Amino acid sequence: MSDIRTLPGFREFYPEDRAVLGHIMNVWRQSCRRYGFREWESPVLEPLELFTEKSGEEIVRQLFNFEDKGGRQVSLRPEMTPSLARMVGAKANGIPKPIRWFAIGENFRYEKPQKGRLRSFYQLNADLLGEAGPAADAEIMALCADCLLGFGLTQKDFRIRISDRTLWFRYLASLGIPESHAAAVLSVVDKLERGTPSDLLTAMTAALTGTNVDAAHALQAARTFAGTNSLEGLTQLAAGDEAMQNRLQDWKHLLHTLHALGFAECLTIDLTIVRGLAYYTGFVFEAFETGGEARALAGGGRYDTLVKKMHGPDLPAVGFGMGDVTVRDLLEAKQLIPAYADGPDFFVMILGEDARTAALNDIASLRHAGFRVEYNFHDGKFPKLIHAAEVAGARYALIYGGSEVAKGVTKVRSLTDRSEAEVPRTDIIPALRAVLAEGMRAVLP
RNA sequence: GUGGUUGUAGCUCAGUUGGUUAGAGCAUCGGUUUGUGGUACCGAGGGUCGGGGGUUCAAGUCCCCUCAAUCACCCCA
Repeated sequence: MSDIRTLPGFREFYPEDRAVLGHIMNVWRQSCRRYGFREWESPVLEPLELFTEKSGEEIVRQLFNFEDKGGRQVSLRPEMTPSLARMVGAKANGIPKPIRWFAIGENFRYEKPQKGRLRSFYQLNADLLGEAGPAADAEIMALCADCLLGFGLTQKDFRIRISDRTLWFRYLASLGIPESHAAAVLSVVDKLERGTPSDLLTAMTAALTGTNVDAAHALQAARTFAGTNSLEGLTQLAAGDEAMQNRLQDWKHLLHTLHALGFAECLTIDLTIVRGLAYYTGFVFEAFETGGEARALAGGGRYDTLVKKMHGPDLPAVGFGMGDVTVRDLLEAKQLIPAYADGPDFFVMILGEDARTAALNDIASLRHAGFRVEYNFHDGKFPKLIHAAEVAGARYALIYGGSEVAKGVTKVRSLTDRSEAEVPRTDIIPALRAVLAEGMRAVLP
């Protein structure tokens, strides 16, 4: 064993593990395609400025960044949204709207590895650009839900908690809190569930310096607002405030669309979600496991100003990300990972070197016809070879011995029920195709 | 970044108050009179006991440091 190990937070995927990752990616890809989304990809290594421009210099301590041999400041991508904004921005005028794009890629973050958070992870990103109305938000949330349902999860297994930064901003404005202070107040809201009352009051006071809003009153109002989890409750709070009432029309549209699409059961209104992401501008949402672990499975929202900020056109956008690590943890806990089966269709047992040439000829034909075929490199006895076929995970063995070759046939043997049938070598491809489709009865007399 | 726990073969683990050359099961590979099955039997490979330093006649075992995993915080695009 080498004493050079993988870097902390990085994973190796042995075939069984890679199959699980492949399954996750397949479900994501299938779900996205069903929504008409097209797959894209971008470089794993990007100029450092691509990320600092969006998120500021503080982000650098969470980046895998370095100077390349050409003296360029570069970084492995921590997310794909800036690359998306750049790509869309460059060709936005020529792409039909709305743009439905998704990507599945490896991302890197330099932080202390923990459960569900590694330094390298695969993430699905799905984004819908060019549509500002709530229909697009609904479409993205629906896709997010279907990406989870595709694994065999039910709407009971997770919740999509929906919040709204726009509504928050309008509510804070109704309290007399200016937009310039709203972001700071929201970061206090984000801590409502965790912080002690005195810490929260201190933080709120700090967030409101420069205004004449009473911190205790604002804190209480924010608590009430965050605790409202029904459209009716929000409507009451919006009474007399036209801006909030207008926004609630978008909420009605959003919820109606999602209900009509069949996602009523997994949705909840939860205004405690504000997400740290400063660039979100409207609806935001997170998908959480409902079980004891309460893992965060996905998150997203509307970011109408980001593409323009990345020097692109003024293009509204909404999207979400879903990582492979927590999804995998959840699927393992729910026993929703399909059994690993990656063996060949046929294991060709070559019994005696005299049969090898004929066997190799057929092996090549079968492979070119699309079958998955293995065979024994070294001559062996029958029990040993049949065992080898089993260990390889083959469904059927094809026996090539002196007697079969002399008769111009091969013997197909089911490794599950041990039945056998002879197949003329001239007829081998259609006969074996039938065996894979219908089982041994296709060739048994 | 701050604390707690853990670290012996590929995996699961044993290893006595410190005492000879660190073991078992599973797994892997080979064999058990050359054409019909995962059993059984025999055998082999595989460990600087996470790494380094210290105490001691003697360290897998005790002490310190370090690395990694993991849990709770901070953070979380």
